[in-house]
Amino acid sequence: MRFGDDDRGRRRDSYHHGNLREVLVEAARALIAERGTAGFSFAEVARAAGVSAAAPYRHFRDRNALVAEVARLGFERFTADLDRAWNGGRPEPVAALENCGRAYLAFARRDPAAYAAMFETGFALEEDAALLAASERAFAVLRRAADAVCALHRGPGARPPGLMVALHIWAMAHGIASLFVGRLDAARRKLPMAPEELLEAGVLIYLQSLGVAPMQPGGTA
Amino acid sequence: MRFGDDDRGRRRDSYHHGNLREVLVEAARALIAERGTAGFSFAEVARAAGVSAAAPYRHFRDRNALVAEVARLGFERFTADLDRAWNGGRPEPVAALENCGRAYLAFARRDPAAYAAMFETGFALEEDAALLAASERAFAVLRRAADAVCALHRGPGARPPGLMVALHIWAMAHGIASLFVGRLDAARRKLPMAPEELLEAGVLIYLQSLGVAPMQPGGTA
DNA sequence: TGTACATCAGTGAACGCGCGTTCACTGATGTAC
DNA sequence: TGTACATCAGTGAACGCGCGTTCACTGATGTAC
Repeated sequence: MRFGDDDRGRRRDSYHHGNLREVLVEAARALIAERGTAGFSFAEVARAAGVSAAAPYRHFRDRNALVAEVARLGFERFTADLDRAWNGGRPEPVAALENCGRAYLAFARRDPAAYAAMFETGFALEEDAALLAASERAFAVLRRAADAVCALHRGPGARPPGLMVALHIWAMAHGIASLFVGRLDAARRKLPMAPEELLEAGVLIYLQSLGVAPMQPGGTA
Repeated sequence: MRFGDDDRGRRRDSYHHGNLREVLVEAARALIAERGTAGFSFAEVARAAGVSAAAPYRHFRDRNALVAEVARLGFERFTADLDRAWNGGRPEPVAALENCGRAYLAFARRDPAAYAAMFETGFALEEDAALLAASERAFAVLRRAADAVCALHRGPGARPPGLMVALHIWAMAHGIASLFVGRLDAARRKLPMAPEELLEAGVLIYLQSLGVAPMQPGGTA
């Protein structure tokens, strides 16, 4: 590695790095993807960023704070993905909710490092207000979707509570993601069908029982 | 700590430990419960077991092998718990399946260290035949239960496939356990109801849609 | 536009520490006869 | 029952290493005037 280049060969154009914070987060993501949330040291992240071992202290209190930042940024992107998938419930709430399910699994697949940082580290959400808020924004998307879907309720029985429905769907999505879409594909359990199909089927079966089903053009199913 | 005693104050009655292997596994469980699957060193386990740092090498190749053993033993107990809860489907399959759900969450609550070792470590199940087999035995209990419940199917439509039902229920149970019954209760997300109730409701809603419901004495629901 | 100065974000050397691992060893146990 | 011997499961000293963290420092940048 030439002095003045970082680990990706980009020129470090000055003594000051300019965007070291972002580079550190990125390096941490790569290391988490490779070895898990606990599989590397603070010094190693610095090395990967092409910077001295002392430099990260200017940006993060310790390794944990760095991982928490990976998680926080993960929640931001996650929220955006879910929101885009939900798309205001268009064209139709149940279909849009299924899109959220696909987005959920897609996120776990595309960014397993962030997913692990968000859900598989032991640290308490409560201790990091920004992280907690970010995770709540993500859940809020699901909650809103569940409410809209519940509003489709027809037939006998009371309208199902949106919070409960959101929690059930979140749990199923998270269960499938963490059992079958893990960090290394090869390291995960075998499935007779794609995780996406499994989740879609599960959600449909569940919603059907609540008296909610996809609206057909001109029908209440 | 007196020489000759281990960390629990039990007398080491000879130069040879006698059951060091078990003691190491137990110490690892305690450390995992306290700090997570990655939060301690091999040397620390030895110290906790009251033994020199070299001693564990007589029993485990490395730290990973020790954690894998915690997981394997966890699966054994988990399987036994699920089997006891299922109780051959008595008195009634749906109720017995709900008991399995409660047993699932109870396990995660009572033995969070084993649960973390079983489900939250990155290592590949495929690399450890004994561990893989143990995890398959656990799933087999759920699979058997799902098959029995599916056999209750009445009404229109085809009988639901047992494998799919088992996977859905496993995913929901695992999702709820890992989101809401985590390692430290205080460190987990708030819930408006007990995880057990949430899971029970979810499973009932799901099964209802499949044309399966608890058999009443003398009725088909 | 030029200069002085405060602030920021890096460096690199230094430290003590605990870890993983190896090794020759030794005390205890089990077995053959 | 007693003795010799092989095997087993520990010890503890040693090693090199990388880590976390601190520190005085320095080069670059931004701002006041």
